[in-house]
Amino acid sequence: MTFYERVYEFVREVPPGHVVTYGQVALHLGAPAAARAVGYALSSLRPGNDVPWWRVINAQGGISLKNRGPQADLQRELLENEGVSFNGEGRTDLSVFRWWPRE
DNA sequence: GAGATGACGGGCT
DNA sequence: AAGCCCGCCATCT
Repeated sequence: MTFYERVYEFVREVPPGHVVTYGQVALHLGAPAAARAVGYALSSLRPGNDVPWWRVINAQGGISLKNRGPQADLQRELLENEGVSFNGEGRTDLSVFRWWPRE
């Protein structure tokens, strides 16, 4: 089980209409400060996988792909499609949409 | 093995 | 609020 796989596994558990942050994923994997590595793992995702990568956002509740490419618009579209709303600053309300795994 | 990189986060100015 | 800087971790060159 590699680090990547663990990231994917967790992300796959996030239900539609909810989101998690990079740091949150890292925390869940037992590496509180590995947020960057989480992003690195997702960057290696390719179309065709079954990982809902768009449900992973940054700690500010926004999309980190702002100017990284067309995927940013796609991500926002997919989330709004699931019921996740964005404010005027292009950010979601984490206190409402953030998801935590069951205990 | 050393240095650089990146879908990050938190703290300080 | 907006920048800038530093620390973190897994990978790549």
